[in-house]
Amino acid sequence: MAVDLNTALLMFIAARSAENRILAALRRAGYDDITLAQARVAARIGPDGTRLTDLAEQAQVAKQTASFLVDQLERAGYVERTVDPTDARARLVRIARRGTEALPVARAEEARIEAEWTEHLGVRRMKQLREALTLLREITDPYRPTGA
Amino acid sequence: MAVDLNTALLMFIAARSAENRILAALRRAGYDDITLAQARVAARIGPDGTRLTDLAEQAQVAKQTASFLVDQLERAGYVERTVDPTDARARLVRIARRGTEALPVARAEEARIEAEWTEHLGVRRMKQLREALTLLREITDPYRPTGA
DNA sequence: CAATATAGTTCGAGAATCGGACTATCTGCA
DNA sequence: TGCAGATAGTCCGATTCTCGAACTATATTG
Repeated sequence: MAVDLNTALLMFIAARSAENRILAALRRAGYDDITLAQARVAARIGPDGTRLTDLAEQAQVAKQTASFLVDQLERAGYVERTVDPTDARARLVRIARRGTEALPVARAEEARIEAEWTEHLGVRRMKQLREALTLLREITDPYRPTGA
Repeated sequence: MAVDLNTALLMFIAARSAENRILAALRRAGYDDITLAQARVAARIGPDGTRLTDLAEQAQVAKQTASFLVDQLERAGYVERTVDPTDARARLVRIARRGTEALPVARAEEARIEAEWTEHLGVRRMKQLREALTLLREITDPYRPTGA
């Protein structure tokens, strides 16, 4: 109902705009078999692979949901499951061939968005924005890797 | 895969944290029959009621989805559909009894979140943050009511 | 080595989402 | 005025997303 929007909603609007644009860019480039939910999980995969449980935690979905989405991504060739040498129970989800190909497209759109935002806000304000958001992460990101 | 997170993702993290907290506060207060998707739609209802199409647009879901969610909200007593005196095709979705009761709970949690954020960032940075986000809305919010 | 915890999966159900087609109403223009 | 096209909303059907619960396999801890 708010006329003057709260800060979180303002963030949501901008974040979703970016999300939509990246997804649209992927689709334009032919990666049209990926969904938003899948992309949200895929975006959390680290360069050396990430455990399913960690993906679920970071994407804030249940393990089963993450598993389901990784299934889709795997079938489409974006990711693969590999063994985790440090724990036989665990498996590492890694970016596979098709994911590697799609990545630059997403990255490029990301860069374009950041550039446009910087253009609109000015370098100084953009820097302040990132600074504030990064600081805010300390109290809003339950996952936030501590150093490591 | 990003190690250094992009701006949009930083926003997403903070925004979702707020969303989760507000929903949790509602549940604690006994409003445990509302879902996230429903709340996102409900949060867009203006003081004088809002058309379904507008809700759909703002929440970025299809009309059918908005309709479906409003159905749930209506059945639970949070909102009601009333006629739009200016257009017989349209109906205004308004906050109903239960919605009116729940609203202060959500608002209070919202205020608490903003206060905590301000505490963490400092007044100055928080103000800069809101300023940047508001400005950003000009290029990221396709809906953005122009003045009116 | 037994007890407990953790990683991941499977099963089943419910929630959310959309494309397409449809009715009712409104608007613009000949 | 009256009709063609746009718009508000709904219904139907299919797909995707989501989670709770229960389960297997491996790790950890005392």
